[in-house]
Amino acid sequence: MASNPSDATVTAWIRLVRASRHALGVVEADLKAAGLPPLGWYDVLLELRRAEAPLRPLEIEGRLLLAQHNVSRLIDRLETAGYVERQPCEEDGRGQVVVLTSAGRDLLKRMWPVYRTAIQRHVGAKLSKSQAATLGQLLGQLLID
Amino acid sequence: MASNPSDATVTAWIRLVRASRHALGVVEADLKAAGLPPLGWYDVLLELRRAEAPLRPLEIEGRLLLAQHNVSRLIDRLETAGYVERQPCEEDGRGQVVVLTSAGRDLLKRMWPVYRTAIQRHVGAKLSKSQAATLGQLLGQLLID
DNA sequence: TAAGATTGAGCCGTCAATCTTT
DNA sequence: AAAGATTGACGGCTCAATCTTA
Repeated sequence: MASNPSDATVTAWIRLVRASRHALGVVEADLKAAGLPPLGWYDVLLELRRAEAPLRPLEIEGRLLLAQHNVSRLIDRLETAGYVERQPCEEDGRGQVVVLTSAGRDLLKRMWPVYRTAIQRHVGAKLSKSQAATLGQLLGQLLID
Repeated sequence: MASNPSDATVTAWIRLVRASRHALGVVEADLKAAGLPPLGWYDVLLELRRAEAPLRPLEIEGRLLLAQHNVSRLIDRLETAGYVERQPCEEDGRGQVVVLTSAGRDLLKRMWPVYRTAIQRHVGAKLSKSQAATLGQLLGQLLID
């Protein structure tokens, strides 16, 4: 029956919710303990650096699976802190572009060692390499609609 | 090196964050579309019904991995809505017990068909039975400290 | 009319402080 | 002092409404 998940599915669901909550909690705690901003900030700055060009809020929204108004407020905070700047978009008068500042690049460099260590401690250390690959593959399937 | 996660670990981490955010978002949306309260309410009511007895806030906290103050406010909302009642704890004067009301039992019955269908649609349908079992097992490993 | 983006109001989670009982 | 639980203040997210430009 299409509407009745198997026990295995229900277990996977429950553990997805708990494991992600737990892992996000401990990684965020490690960042905070190091005096660093939350993960969401890193995500935005990393996308900007990866793009090697300014991004429109709309593009950030799509890459991070965030709602438009949340991106708007996240950029507010990043701009207030000096890690990004907003500039008018030349191609589309309605839009803007978000530019990574040098302070933003510097923050990325300071956050990565802490973030990397936290990922290894709370995820990598608990799985073999092949298990990590399998987990990534299965979670990837959940992202396909 | 202990602080350097493998590429497979980093991929698993990123997909854990995205897949859980995505799956939680769509399941919550299905509940909301059916005019039902959020998942957190279901979690608390289900623990109370499973226990077949009143639970202390402390016990709910442990089972759901929530912070104490969040449990306190979640119970506030559930009590205001009439799904649980707070009663003084006879064994420990500092504590309380949370009792499931008949309206709470009824809400569980109304939520489960919608919740079940959402889990199947957004998780079960995307994995084979053995994949679901593997995913559950791997996520379980992340919960062990 | 629709799309990109922002804003005000309200809800929920977080932090630190507090209260009561042990 | 410590544990169970709550509270006030505040930050972030969500909803609906709004503004500007296409």
